[in-house]
Formats: sequence, structure tokens, C-alpha cells
Amino acid sequence: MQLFKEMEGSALNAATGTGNIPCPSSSNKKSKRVSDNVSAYTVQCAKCSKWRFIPTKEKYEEIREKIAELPFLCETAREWRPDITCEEETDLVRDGSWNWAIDKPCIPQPPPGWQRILRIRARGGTKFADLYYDAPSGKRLRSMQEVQSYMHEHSEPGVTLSQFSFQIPEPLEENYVRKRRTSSATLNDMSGAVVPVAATPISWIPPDQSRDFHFGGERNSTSDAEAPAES
DNA sequence: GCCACCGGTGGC
DNA sequence: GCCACCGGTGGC
Repeated sequence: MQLFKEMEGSALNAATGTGNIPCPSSSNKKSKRVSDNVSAYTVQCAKCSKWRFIPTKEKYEEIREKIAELPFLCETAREWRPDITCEEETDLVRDGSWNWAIDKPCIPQPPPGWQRILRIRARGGTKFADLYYDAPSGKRLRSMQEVQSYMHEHSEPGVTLSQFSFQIPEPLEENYVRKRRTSSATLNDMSGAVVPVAATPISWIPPDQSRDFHFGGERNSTSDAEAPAES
């Protein structure tokens, strides 16, 4: 299970982070082309159900790709946090400043040289997010169709369509996305609890609250153990 | 002129 | 009803 938080506005490339905390950075960007507006990635331990921050987008993508056959455990995080155990408090404090979403598991890592870009849209729109792939050439592709025709025109040895997925996560917050008019539209449908199917929660954060990571936060809201879709 | 963002819709 | 796909456009 994974989560991320969103940061609006500035380009953030979690992938450039080498430490524990992905810092907003535009270091290796020459243009103002935007990257993800996601600034942190988190995965849930399959054993203790606590959340652990993942230091880079690449690592997150690697974990996500294999999570079905290779469940994430706290000890996996020792790669970047040598002391971490299941005894440590969860990395996440659900204090309302974070918005959550459910990421899909088993999404392939982008081919080498490619970037998978997720842009969370503003609340109240008709769609939750956009997903793009940036080709090594810099070309931005918006759909499988575009990937396909790009591959037709450019030789990308060893790259296949199966390495692409345009699946976007789901917002946990009901009504983040404006519901389309339906004939039976009642305003308060309480039934809409998001029940992810073996999926991966993600979170993003509203603007201007970008850097307050809660590693081992004190006010642990007990376990964020379960699929955070209560009520 | 470009592109990030958003909405609409055809096809399932 | 959903979502993959793509067109439009405002802001830069």
C-alpha cells in the first residue's frame, strides 16, 4: 500500500532526493515543464501495517511494481533507514493536513529514460488526475495511443507497451472529484466509501504545507493500519 | 507559440 | 456508468 502527498505549484522531483526526505528541487530541470505534484510516497508494511516513507519516486515505483509478489516490510526500509523496525511508530500522522488517495499496485516501472508523471488535479473538477509519460526525447505522451504511435516513429529497443500504464490513483476523499449528474442525484450519498481492492493508498497535501513530514511523529493516530476508508 | 490544465464524450 | 482519449484554452 502506498501513498503520496501532493504539492501544488512548484515542480518537485522526489527522484532527485538522496536522503530520507524528498526535498523540493528543480535541479536537473532545464525547462519549466512540470513534474509530478506529488512530494512523498509511502508504503504500508505487510506485517505491522504501519506506513513508511519511501525516499524516492524510483524506489516507490520499484516497490509498487512488485508489491504483489514482494510485499513491503518495515525491514525493506532499512535500505535507507538502517534502524527501522516494526516497533517504530508509523511515519504518518493523519491530522487532516494530508489528502489521501489509493494508488494501484503492480504498475510497471517506466522504461529506462522515461518518466511517469502524475498530476493531481484541483478539487471539484471532472477528473482526479492526469498521467503522462515523458519520453527520453522530451516528448510528453498522454495516452496508450500516443505511446504506440511514438514507438512507431522512434526506435526504442526493448521497450514494449506493457511497460506503460495510464492508471491513475483514486482520491480517498469522497467528492474530491465532482460527480457527474445522474438522474437519481442525491446530494448526500453516504454509501460512497472508497473501498480499494487490494490497492495502495496515497496521499497528497494542500499547497503550502509541503515540508512537514512526520517521521515517527509523536501524535500517532494509532495505526493508520487499515485501508483508510472508514466512513 | 507552447503547454498545463480542464472538460467533454464515444465506446465499452 | 466509467474511463481512455483528445480538444480547447488561459496563462505564461
